[in-house]
Amino acid sequence: MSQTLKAIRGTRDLLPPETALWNRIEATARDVFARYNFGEIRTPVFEDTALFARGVGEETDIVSKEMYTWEDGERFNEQRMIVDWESLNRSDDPTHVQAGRAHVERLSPLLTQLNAIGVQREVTWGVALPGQQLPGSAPEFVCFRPRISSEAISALLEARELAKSDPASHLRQTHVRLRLVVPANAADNPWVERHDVTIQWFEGNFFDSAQSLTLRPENTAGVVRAYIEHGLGESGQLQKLYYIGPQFRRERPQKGRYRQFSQIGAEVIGPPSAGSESPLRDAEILEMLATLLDELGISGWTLELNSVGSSADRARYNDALRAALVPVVSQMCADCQRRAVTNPLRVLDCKVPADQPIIETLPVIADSLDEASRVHFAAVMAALDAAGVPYTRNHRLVRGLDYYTRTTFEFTHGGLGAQNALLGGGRYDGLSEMLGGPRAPGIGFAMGEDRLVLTLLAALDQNAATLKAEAYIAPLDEGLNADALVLARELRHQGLWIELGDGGFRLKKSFEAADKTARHIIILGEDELKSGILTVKNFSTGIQTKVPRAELAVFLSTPASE
RNA sequence: GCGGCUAUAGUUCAGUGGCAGAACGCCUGUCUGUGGCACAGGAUGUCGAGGGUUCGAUCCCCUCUAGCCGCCCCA
Repeated sequence: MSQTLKAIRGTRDLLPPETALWNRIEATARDVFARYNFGEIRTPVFEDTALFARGVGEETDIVSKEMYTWEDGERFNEQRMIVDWESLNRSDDPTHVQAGRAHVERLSPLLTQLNAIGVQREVTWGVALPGQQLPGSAPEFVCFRPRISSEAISALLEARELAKSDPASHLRQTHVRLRLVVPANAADNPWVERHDVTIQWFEGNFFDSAQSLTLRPENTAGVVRAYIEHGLGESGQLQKLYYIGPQFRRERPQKGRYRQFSQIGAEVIGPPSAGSESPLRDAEILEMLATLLDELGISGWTLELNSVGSSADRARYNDALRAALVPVVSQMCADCQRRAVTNPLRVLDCKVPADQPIIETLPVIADSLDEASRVHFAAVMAALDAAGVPYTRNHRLVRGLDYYTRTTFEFTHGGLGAQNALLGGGRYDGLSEMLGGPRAPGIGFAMGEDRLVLTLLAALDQNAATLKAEAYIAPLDEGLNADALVLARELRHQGLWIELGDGGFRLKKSFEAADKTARHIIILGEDELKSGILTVKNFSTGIQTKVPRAELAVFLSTPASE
């Protein structure tokens, strides 16, 4: 069991019958998008890391700690191996992982130092190769030489030589990992903070990278990149694009939150002359989303709406907020005190009940909007009112990504726990320019498909099991198997959904299997084969009928037969 | 990344420091071309992985891994 491979953390398999629900959701989304004249775009699942750093924002959590990034096209570089081993020496806080690169020749002094502080007994280390395992650690590494110092160094040097001499070797990806396990009772050990175990990783990389690549953590940046790259703005037309596909973020998994997750999203983007900046576009998207959720069968959604204005507005608001927080922040929770310094906007998200009255007294961003943003937002709301799309203004709705401007929104649904947002989005008037493209205002959203499925499953509760084949063909003897296949072929060519049994089964077993997977059972014995009159039994009515072979397809697909 | 809870049959879960349990599901028979019901029988597990304590560990201790919940943040 310990040897079997499993889906890695935060990823999962989607199996029938749940996949049917996924397909239904996607089909409904495609149908709605088509009616609103959106076309599908498929962008690569990985892009240049710089795209996300610039587009999503260097300072966001997504970019700073949640991306799957790797160095592509690495080359061996001896110089680069000599880096930063000193960071271990000046470690003030031993509980933090030391992210550094080790020169292989320096591992020996490192070990000496570790011996000096009394951890030699527990040091395990070695060269790790992709696809192999270091005991009790990251699954992709193996420990060649546990608990042996000089031999481990030899192994490292050997691996380095191999990598140099064979550029195609998988050793090109060799990393050195050193794992230190400090005994729990080493109270006076400077590496131990608690009476517990501290683990430190020391990682070295033999290679220079030609390019840094990242699995997409969201799709808007990729869509805008494609818009720029293909000069879609040159058409002068508004681009209305939707996508459905996997995204990747390295977060702690929870229900409705996975490391590979699927988003359904859409973007409206184009030159201002095409009307891309019009509040009508905002309203159209929101009205479309209301339609989509309704058609998906989501009831009880809430649309929360806000405007964060231009980036200048937001900066002004940030200052106002910071100023307003100064006199009151000391009465707030610890998180808020931290946020007040690092990211005042996040104070608005605080869920601590005691803080709510204070938050209510803080300035709202609506008061910091310039005239243009104010007019824009009013027009969006007027259009929604006219269309009868219900919404609530939420002054605290401030989206996390850097590129949002003006309209921001979120559709939420109860019953998702802490992950109550079904979808979120907003306007990003400056994103194209941030990525070096032409001026191309846009607005878009992304819907968490995994959460949508959860919501729908909770609503459906059962009954996804109505998906059954039209008929199950039960040959009565193994000698009739070939004839059964011929019959199945006939019916399937006529468009029927057919399951094929096996003549090796006893009839009782055929019935049991058939009842689980199909609405009818067709019995194929010698008599039926000779006469061309088949025995068909309907499971819901229990009625058994003799049907001529030529009429089978009609009989099976006629509702009256049920 | 932090904190809490959890991990036992295909599934949902009981349970005990001394040979591993139930329900459902699965298989077989009663029933040689008629299921759903009933009855009788049967199979299934490295008790998540590794180490420790012990004469003996699925149970106690440590570590790792994974899931769930909360935080951070977000879809």
